[in-house]
This record gives sequence, C-alpha cells and structure tokens, in this order.
Amino acid sequence: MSALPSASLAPRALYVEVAELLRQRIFKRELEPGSWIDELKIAQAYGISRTPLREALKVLAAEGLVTMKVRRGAYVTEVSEADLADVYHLLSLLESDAAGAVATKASAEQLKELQALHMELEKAAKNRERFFAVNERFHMRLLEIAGNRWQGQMVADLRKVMKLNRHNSLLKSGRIAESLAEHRTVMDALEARDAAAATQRMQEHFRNGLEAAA
Amino acid sequence: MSALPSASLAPRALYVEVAELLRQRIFKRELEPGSWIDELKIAQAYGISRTPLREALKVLAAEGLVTMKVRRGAYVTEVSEADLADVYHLLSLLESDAAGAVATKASAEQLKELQALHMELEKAAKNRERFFAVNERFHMRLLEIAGNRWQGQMVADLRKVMKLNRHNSLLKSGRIAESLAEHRTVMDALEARDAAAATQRMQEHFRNGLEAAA
DNA sequence: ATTTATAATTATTGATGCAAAATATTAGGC
DNA sequence: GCCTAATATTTTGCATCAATAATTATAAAT
Repeated sequence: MSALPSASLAPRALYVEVAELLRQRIFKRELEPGSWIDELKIAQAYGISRTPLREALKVLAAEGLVTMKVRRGAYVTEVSEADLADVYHLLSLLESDAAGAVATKASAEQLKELQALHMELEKAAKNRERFFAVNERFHMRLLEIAGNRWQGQMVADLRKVMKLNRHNSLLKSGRIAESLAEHRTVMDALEARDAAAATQRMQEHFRNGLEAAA
Repeated sequence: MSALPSASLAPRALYVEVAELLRQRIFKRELEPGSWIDELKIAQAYGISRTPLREALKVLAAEGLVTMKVRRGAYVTEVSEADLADVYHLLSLLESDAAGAVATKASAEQLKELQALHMELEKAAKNRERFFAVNERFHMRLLEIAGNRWQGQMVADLRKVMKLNRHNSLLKSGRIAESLAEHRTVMDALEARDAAAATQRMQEHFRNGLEAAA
C-alpha cells in the first residue's frame, strides 16, 4: 500500500531499510514487546515480499530487539527489570572504559567536538525529546573516538535493547538536571586528560541512572 | 549432493544449521578471511536453496564472522592485528568483570564445577587441541555463572571473531604452561571469594595473552 | 459435559524464478 | 599496442510459489 522511503544517496539493500523501519516502530511501541510480528501483514503494508522482511527480522534478532521462535515466527523482545539491570551494568562497563580511553587518546579537535555536543546538551535541557537525542549522540561519539569498533557496536546494540523497556530511567524528566551535572564532570575529566577520573565519573553517571530506574 | 546432518532432538531451522556449518568451515579456514562466499556454489554443495543460506549469512554477519557488501555479497571478515587488540581488550574487560561477579555470587556447587573444569584443563595440558576446547568451556561456564546473558553472548561472539585471526595467541603452545598457572590464580581468588582479586587475575591473564600475541 | 481425535485453516520455512546491477570479455578506435 | 566502449555473463536481491508444521475448530465417544 504505502511506498517505502526512496533510496538514499548510498543505496542500501531493502532488508536494511526494512530493519530500520521496524526498529523505529518498535521504539515507538507501535510493535509492543512480547507481541507477535505478523510477517504477511507487514509485508503487505510496506508493499514488499516476505523475503527481505525475514532477513530484516534476523538482523533485529541479532541486535536483540526481536526473538525468533522455531516455527512460530518473530516476537518483539520483552525486557524485564532484571534484564535492564544487566544491560545497564554492561553499558557502564563499556562506556566508562571508553571514557578512559578518550581521556588519553582523543585529539584536541575531538575533545572540542565533545565539548560542543555537551553545550548543545545543556541547551536542550528543557526539551526532553531533544535532550535524549543529543545525549545519545554524545555517548555514541565518545565511543567512536575511543576507536574500538566492536565496542561501539556493542554499546549501540545495548542502547537499542534499553529502549525496549518503558521504565528506562533516561525517560524520567527529573533526572535531566542531575544527568547534565554528571556529564559536566565527565567532560571536565576528559579535558584534564585524567583517564581514571573519566572512567569513574562515567561509572557514577550510570550507577545513578540505574538507581533512578529501580 | 551431500545431505545435511539430520534434525536433532530440538529441531532447529535450516538457516541455523547452515550458519553452524559455515562457522565451522570458517574456523577451519576452509573459507579464508577476505575471500568471497559463493552463495550458489555452497547452496548446491549442501543441496539447499539460497534462501536459508542468505539468512544464515546475515546471522554470521551479526556475529562479525562475515561482512556483507551491498550488491557484492558476503565476505569472510578479515581481522587485523589492531582488531585483535581491540577484541582482546573487550574480552579482558568483560571476562574480568564476570570473574568478579562469580567470586561473589557463585554457589558452592558452581565453584566446584569450575574447579572440576580447571582440573580437566590441567590434565589436558599436553594435548593442545583438547586444552583449547576445555579452556573455552571454562571461560564460557564462568560467563554463564556470572548470569548476565548479554555479557555471555558478547563474549561468545568476540571469541568467535578472535578465532578468525591466525596469530591468535592461544594457539602458541609455549603459552600453555603460563596460561595454566594464571588460571590457577584466578581459581584461587574465586575460591577465596575475593572479587577484586579475581577481576585483577583475569585481567592479567588476558594482558599476558595479548603480549604473547604481539 | 468433558475429553480426545480428526480435519481444516493459518503461518512459517524452504525452493524456484526473474530482473537489475556489477563484473568480465571482446571488439573497435586511436 | 593500449585504452575505451559495448556486449555478454555472472551474481545479487526481491518476488512468488509450494510444502510442512502448528494451532484451532469441530465432531464423536465415553
């Protein structure tokens, strides 16, 4: 029925395109956790065949967003509170390590870039939607600068899984001011080139986030 | 031409089966890193269609074993020395954290289990092939006991990627005795329920492994 | 009335076919 | 003799089709 977004400049395969669309629908909770994903319905709605759709579902399964059951199709993954704690623990471990790496290896330009993102974050404090978007960009840029692509991929996947849980602490508006203050201390440590401090500040940032979620 | 292994007790989908076969062929270097994967050839060799094969390739791509290029098919991932260092770094981070968790939360039975695996490892010191197999089981069991399924999945995937590199330090026979001694110190820390020590011993274990690879 | 067995419907999984794109090959021109 | 252009072949990617398995509904028997 509805046409898919036209091919971008760098033409992606259809299954990649569909995977992205489904990701967004899952994050928007149009597809609820635990619910079955009707292949036929979605294929018809998008006006595509089931082949690229099934390939897209396997990509999402690898990311942890959907769960494949044998002969029963794909289901949106349900993330329990315990799961959320596990994911938080890993994000803390991986991102605090990355912060330490950035403190030592980042170029002056890269630190400036992070500083700019942090300023943007401060300006976005009133707009929840925008705050979360900029916050995500800051964290992912930090991982990029850390320069370990496997680490970056893992953090990206974990952050996706985190979005599945509605009790995601980052959604609590009361946390924004505190979150911003913690970010500031991380930036300070980075600019002081203090790896140990950067690691610890980032750990605290996550610990506070988890406590707010509990 | 050749028939696939018959369905096991818990029937898996064909694409899962094929993914496992390809994994083994990649680890055996029948499919060399950097080489192109001929879909048609493999599908015919296994007597299957390209559909489940393509799904299997996407699973392997998610694990990092193969790399998909748009309109150019699948290639066995090439792992550089720099990549190997990155992977080692992450394994160190994730597994040392797991060791700390196990030191505090493992039951007496679970520690006994690890102890048994370690004894098996000592007995396998002369047989390289067997040593590596038992070593892998020990490390993966540790992750299971740590109880964070995402962490376990990540370590499993990273270990697969590590196997792609021929200069994998674990393949150096000279390291076996040292590796065994380091394992012993990890076990001691676990049995002493000393989380900090367990974490540190495991970190050292990986640091030594990486240095041996360089 | 409840349970079991059988039949029908529905959905997943795997195979086949087709079109577009990329690569290789060959012919023609400079 | 080499470079360029056109053609042919190969291969990916998507769609359609067929078959197998599972679930649901229905009917019969205890």
